[in-house]
Amino acid sequence: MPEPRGSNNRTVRNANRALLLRLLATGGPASRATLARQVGLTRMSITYIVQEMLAEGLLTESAAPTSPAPQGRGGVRLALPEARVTALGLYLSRDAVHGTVADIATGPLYVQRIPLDPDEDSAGYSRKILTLVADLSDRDRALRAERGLPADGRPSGLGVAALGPLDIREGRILTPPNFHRISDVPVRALLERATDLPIRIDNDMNAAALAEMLYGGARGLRDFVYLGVTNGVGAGVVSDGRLYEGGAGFAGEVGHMSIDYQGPPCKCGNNGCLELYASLPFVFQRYSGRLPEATAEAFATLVARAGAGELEASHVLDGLFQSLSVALVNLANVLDPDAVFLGHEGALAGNLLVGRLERAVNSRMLQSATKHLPIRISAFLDQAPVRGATALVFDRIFQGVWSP
Amino acid sequence: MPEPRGSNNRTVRNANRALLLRLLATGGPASRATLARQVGLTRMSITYIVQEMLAEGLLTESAAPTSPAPQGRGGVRLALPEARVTALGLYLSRDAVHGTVADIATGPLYVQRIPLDPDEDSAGYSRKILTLVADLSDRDRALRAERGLPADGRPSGLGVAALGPLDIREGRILTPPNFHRISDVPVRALLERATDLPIRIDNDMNAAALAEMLYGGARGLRDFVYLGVTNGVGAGVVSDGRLYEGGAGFAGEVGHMSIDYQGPPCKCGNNGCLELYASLPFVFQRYSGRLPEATAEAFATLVARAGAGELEASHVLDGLFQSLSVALVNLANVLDPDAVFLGHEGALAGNLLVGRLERAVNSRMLQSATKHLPIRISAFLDQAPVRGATALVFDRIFQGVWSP
DNA sequence: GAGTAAAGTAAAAGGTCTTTACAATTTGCA
DNA sequence: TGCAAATTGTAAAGACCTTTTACTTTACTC
Repeated sequence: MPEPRGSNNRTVRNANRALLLRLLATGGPASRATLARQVGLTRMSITYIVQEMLAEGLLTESAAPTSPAPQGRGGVRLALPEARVTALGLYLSRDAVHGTVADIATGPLYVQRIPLDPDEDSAGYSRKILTLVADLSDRDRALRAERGLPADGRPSGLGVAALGPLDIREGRILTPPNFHRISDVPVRALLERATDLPIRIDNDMNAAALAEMLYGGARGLRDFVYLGVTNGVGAGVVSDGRLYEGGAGFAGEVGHMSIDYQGPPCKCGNNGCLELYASLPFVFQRYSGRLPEATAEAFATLVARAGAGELEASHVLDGLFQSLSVALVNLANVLDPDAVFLGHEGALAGNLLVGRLERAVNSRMLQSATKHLPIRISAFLDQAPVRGATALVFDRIFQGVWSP
Repeated sequence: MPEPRGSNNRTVRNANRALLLRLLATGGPASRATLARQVGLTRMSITYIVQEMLAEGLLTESAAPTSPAPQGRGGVRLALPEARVTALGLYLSRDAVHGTVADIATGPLYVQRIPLDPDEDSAGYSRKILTLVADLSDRDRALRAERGLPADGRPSGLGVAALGPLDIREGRILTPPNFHRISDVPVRALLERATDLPIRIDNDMNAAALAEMLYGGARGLRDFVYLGVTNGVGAGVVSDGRLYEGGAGFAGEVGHMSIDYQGPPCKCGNNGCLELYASLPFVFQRYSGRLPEATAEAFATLVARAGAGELEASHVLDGLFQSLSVALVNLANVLDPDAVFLGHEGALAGNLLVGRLERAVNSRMLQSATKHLPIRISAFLDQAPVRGATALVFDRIFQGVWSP
């Protein structure tokens, strides 16, 4: 029995503080009494905890009443001061390094992106990562200063959402397919030398799922799947309110789920992988209409053309629809989510395709008789992985593992 | 935010007691000092908790030294008195109702099974369930009396492992395929009228996975998959030491994962489902050699014949091997387990087949370069679901949700 | 304005773990 | 044999959180 540890008083206060932080960050300002009801503690306990957090500058009180008080005194509004708790985020995609400074409640305060050169190599890639992190640190300092916050404040951590496959334990990007000349980048080691913030690295699908869970359309849901369609296809799975991580942090590689065991060989060693049918490169390869590159804009254009009635575009999207629905039925049968969110560039597929997907999946999945599985577009559209990078940090805070 | 609740003192003691119970039940007797080290509390805290549990008769002290003490005083051996904490278990399979009374530490103390008639209907089925539960209650009382335990003792709960599909919330068996004339049995309602024990109903795959995790070959593992091959194919998934339940408790229906999207239609509405290739009925249907029925014994015979060199038997098992390996690669890519346990009747497939499976899966899965995925036979062979029924109860106790 | 409801707090209490210190037990070695 | 060292279990006091009970303050309604 390696893991389970006993609890004590510190465990308790820590967990309760984290819970309060989460309620205020994702649910907006609230009064002590409201919080007490929401977490199931007494008003008095909340008073004590809030007192402590106020002293740390983690909370502000404003006399303004909270909300339509039906009767009675009306509570004191407790809120998180903006830029007091922040996170730095990096999204390492296949064409750029994206950076964010985000507030725990209000979200991104600063975004920046450094595109990769067509022939970028690992060294240049590393350089760009470090440059961006330095920039983010500076901006974080500036953002605090602008608001008159103490100069010794720092971000709570650095979250890195990286395109897979990656070794989560080591924090190393392995060998992304079609990824220029970049491979085997030891991201964690690199960043640990550059900063002393706590670092969490995960793949872009898991990160995006967390963003959706904490700040997006999955708030309040405890079991759902985020499906990202981009250069490949991947999933982030949330079960019972927690990210499904798998043994080695490799879970969710839906792109290499075989949907035809006699299908064409995939370079992963398997046959008929979903990625051979449903990734963006595949879609564009099937499309002869002129489009510059496999970008988000290009995909949006393709969708628009199909919507306008262009036959070939419709055809190509049909193929995407077919294979995605097979994969989603499989996922629904194995994982039994309460909702599916379509994200990454795939979020630009539009309501038409998503509606068809929802109907197809619901008619073919095993539980069709007893439940309806909603399929929706990510609240952040194709920006979910960017939001996800900082969500990796906030999730740690809400779990009480990292301190705000 | 519906779920998260704040913690208080009661939460703490309760969690720590449950942890101790788990250590002693699954790890055997231990001294206070050993327990303290294992859970990370001080010796003094353990002394207090143990004092409380001794007073309740939940623990016994025996002066005998615990283990090879390299130096020093040598601890007092703390153990769980047999039959003090028990669970009743029902495994509802397609050919019988299996019942167990099990001790939290030593396992089954009594097992009984009532076979179904070939033309059994829902009413007869219900009757047999009730008869068996009454028998189990009596035996539990007798087992306590034999050991001189207080007469007011009762089992901690009743666990039901039922063949799916079933509605976990309602505790109702829906319409098992090929299941004689039985359908839509409201098991929970039935049992709630018959007993006032806490009841937990889950499908047989999840139950078996819990047995494997707590008492079987997966002890110490936090992420693994139990794959049951029987009339259908299903999986129980354990992630981060907890059972993956899915939104509606429907997860793990691997049998209806499509492995060929253009394959033959399945009655679930999908095409090319795994169950059409890898379930026992399929295996026997392909086999012309005379075998009486699709039972565990018949499958063992088939495996023996293949081992003895019979060509047709080998061929048939080959087909099973092929489709299982496709499914397992998919599962490995999506769920990233640290091990797979093969159970239900499939556990009788023998080391030969499992060895081949392990090699095939490890060569084709995405993470093949960075990790090795062991595939093993369930520690309980085809008895895992029976053990699972009571494991459903013990798991609740170890989580601190039910009291022992 | 009285009545009612709700929010926030003060003081004391209750429960659980930890700290510090010590006695008891066992081994190893001089 | 005797003593030091290691380890176990416990006692007493203390630290930390939450709860309980009761009270004050604020706001709405009739």
